[in-house]
Amino acid sequence: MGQAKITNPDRQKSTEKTEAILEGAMGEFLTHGYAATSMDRVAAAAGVSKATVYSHFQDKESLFTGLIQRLMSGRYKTILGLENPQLLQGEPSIVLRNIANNMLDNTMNNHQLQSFMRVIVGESGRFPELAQPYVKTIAKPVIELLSQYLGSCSELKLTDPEATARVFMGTLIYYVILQEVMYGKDILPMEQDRIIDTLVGLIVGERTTAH
Amino acid sequence: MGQAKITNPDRQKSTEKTEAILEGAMGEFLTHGYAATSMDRVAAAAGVSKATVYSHFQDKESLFTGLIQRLMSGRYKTILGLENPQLLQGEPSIVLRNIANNMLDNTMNNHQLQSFMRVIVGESGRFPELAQPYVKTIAKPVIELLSQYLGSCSELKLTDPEATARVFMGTLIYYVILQEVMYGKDILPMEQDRIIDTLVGLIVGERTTAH
DNA sequence: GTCTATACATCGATAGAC
DNA sequence: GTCTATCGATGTATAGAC
Repeated sequence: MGQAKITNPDRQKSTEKTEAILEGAMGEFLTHGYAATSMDRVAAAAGVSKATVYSHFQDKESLFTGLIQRLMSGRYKTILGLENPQLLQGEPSIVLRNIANNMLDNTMNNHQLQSFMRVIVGESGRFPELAQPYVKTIAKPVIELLSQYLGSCSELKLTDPEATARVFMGTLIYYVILQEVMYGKDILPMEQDRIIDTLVGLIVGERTTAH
Repeated sequence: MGQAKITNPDRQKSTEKTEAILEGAMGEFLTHGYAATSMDRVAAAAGVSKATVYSHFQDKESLFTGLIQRLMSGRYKTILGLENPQLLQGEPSIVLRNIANNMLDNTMNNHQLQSFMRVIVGESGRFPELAQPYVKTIAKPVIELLSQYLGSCSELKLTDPEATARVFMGTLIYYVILQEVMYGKDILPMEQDRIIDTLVGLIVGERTTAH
């Protein structure tokens, strides 16, 4: 609104600081969670003073919720990678395999995303106002798109595409949680391909086809 | 070791206090997480002084880890309810449906267990020494028993019973996480029966049987 | 063993100089 | 707008009386 000068140096500086604070806050909150993160450490990580943090954000809670909402509507919104329409072309078994591989490739080696999962689940009791946007922004669009695709594959003869989409998502997310988030891959090993082969096989309805 | 008197009142008292402290600590840690829980509140919840807490437990961290390990090897060890051998009798479709219903009945209305899930996931980054016993004590036995059962059902012709057990577990756990832990049931509703029907249907290989 | 009282550090948040 | 310095509250942990 109004006559915003393009070369206003103050506004520019303020935006840079805001960005630096959010970047520093992200590192601290994702690593230590909400309660164990201090505003001193956020300020130090951002390279500014604590007073500057408070001049950009009302308090610790609004900095945290603002950051998490920003992450959800930003880099983690399309992390499961279903926005690529080219992914949905070909036989259902190929498409489902590509989607699953895409999801796991984007999550299994993404330690920052795994920290985000820890925080969003761990803080969901104290911040339901963050948990619900997670469902709305991340989980719901993926399940609905998947459900829509499965429903469009009449040759699969699925009785409940929406519930089948839940099976698909649940299998993959729980795999990431158990192997990576909970550090279970050495205790309970399972290859990525076996999960995907089995999941896709169950949905497209194949039984001991080869051999 | 040595001549422990059976009616030693001090030892008895000490055990009672220890129990009270663990009970109070459970309520606080499960509600607020590790960092947001203060030893003052633990002491108050247990009805003892803070010094008494420190005479029974070395510090906050060992109280927390001791409590969580106790919960894992105690009430949450068999929470998914597969210890009942009677559950495994009958047709595979019936057995799988019973197992799934059993799991969801034990978790969907168990708010304390849902708090435990938030804590164990949320603190897994700072306490990997708790996350791994979770996998070993809770997840692994269930997956292995399920995998063993699925492998014994030769009529199902499953190509990979172990991976199929992961699909089963993942679908149900993710359902609990999305609907209850993340408070998503109003945003993305899904009836329990639809999930179970679909999951069991995929595994036993039925397609649009009725109508 | 259990308590009250307290030591000492760190927390979130702000006042005032520049 | 950004800083240093600081406030009051609260944190973990312990000393000393009983």
